[in-house]
Amino acid sequence: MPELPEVETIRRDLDKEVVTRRIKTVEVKGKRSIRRHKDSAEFKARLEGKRVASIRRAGKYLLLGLDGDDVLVVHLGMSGQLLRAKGPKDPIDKHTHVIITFTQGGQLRFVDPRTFGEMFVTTTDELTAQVPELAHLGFDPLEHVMSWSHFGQLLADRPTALKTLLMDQKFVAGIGNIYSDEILFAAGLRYDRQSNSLSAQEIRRLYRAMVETLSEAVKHRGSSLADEQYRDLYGAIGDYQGQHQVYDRDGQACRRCRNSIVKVKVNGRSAFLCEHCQI
DNA sequence: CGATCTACCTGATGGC
DNA sequence: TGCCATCAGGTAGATC
Repeated sequence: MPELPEVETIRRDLDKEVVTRRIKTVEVKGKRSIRRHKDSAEFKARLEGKRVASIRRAGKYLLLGLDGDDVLVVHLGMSGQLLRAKGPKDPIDKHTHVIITFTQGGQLRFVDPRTFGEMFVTTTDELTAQVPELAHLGFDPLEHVMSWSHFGQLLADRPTALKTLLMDQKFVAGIGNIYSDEILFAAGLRYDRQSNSLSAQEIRRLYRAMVETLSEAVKHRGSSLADEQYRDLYGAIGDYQGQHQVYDRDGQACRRCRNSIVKVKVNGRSAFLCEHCQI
C-alpha cells in the first residue's frame, strides 16, 4: 500500500501529534508484528517511559527517535496503518497489533490485516550496521537533489529495465508499484526501456517526472485505491488517486491521447501504461 | 554478482 | 447462494 508519498504524509502527521509525547504503556497482540524481537516483553520494556524525540522517514520506513539512543522502526508493508486514537474507548479494529498509550492520553495504534508490516526497536548504531534493508537504501528522491548528469550516470551504471530499477529500494528509496507507473507515464517512457539507453533529454524528463510526481502526491496526501486501505494518521483517505494517469486505469482512455490504457505483467506484478504516449 | 521466483498473510472480487 | 481462483500499495530469501 504505502509508498513514499503515503509514508511521508504519515510522517508529517506524526511530527505534529506524537513527537514530544511520552509513552506510558504498550500493548501487543500476537508476535508477528514485532517478529524481530524475542518476545513482546522486551519490545514493551524498550518503549515504556520513553519520550518520542524525533521522527524521520527513510524510504518507506518511519524512524521514531526515542530518548537515549533507541529508535522505533515502523514499516507498513502492504496493508499497515498508523492511527491516532483519542483513548481506549475508541473502537478497536480487528487487526490492531500494537497500541501505544501516551502519558497525556491519546494512543498510536498499528493496524495491519496482511501482517507484512512490522515494528521493532533498535539503536541508532545498529540501524546502519545490522538492519541491511536500511543500510542499503538508495537516495531519497525528494530529499537528495542531484544534477541530471549525475542521475544519468547512476542510470548508466545499473543497466536495468526502468520500472524494475525505480522500484529497487537499493537504487532509489520509496518508489513502489503505483508511483513507478505514474512516473514513467509522466516521463513518456516505457517500463521496459533499459536505463542505459536514455538520451540526455529522456534522463532529464525522467528525473523531473520522478520529483514532480512524488511531490504532487505528497501535496495530495497520497493515494487510496478502491479498498481505501491507505489512511493517514487521522483515518482519512488520500486524494492523489484522482490524479492517476495510468495506475489501475486499464481499459480507460489515456487522459493525454485517448488511446486505451494497457495492463501488463512485469516481474510478476501489474504495470499500467499508454503504449502511444510512452516510448 | 544479478535476475527471477516464491513465501509470507487476510480480504475483496469475479466467474461459474 | 456458495465455492474456488485470482489479485492487492512490499520485501526477504532461495535458487538459479
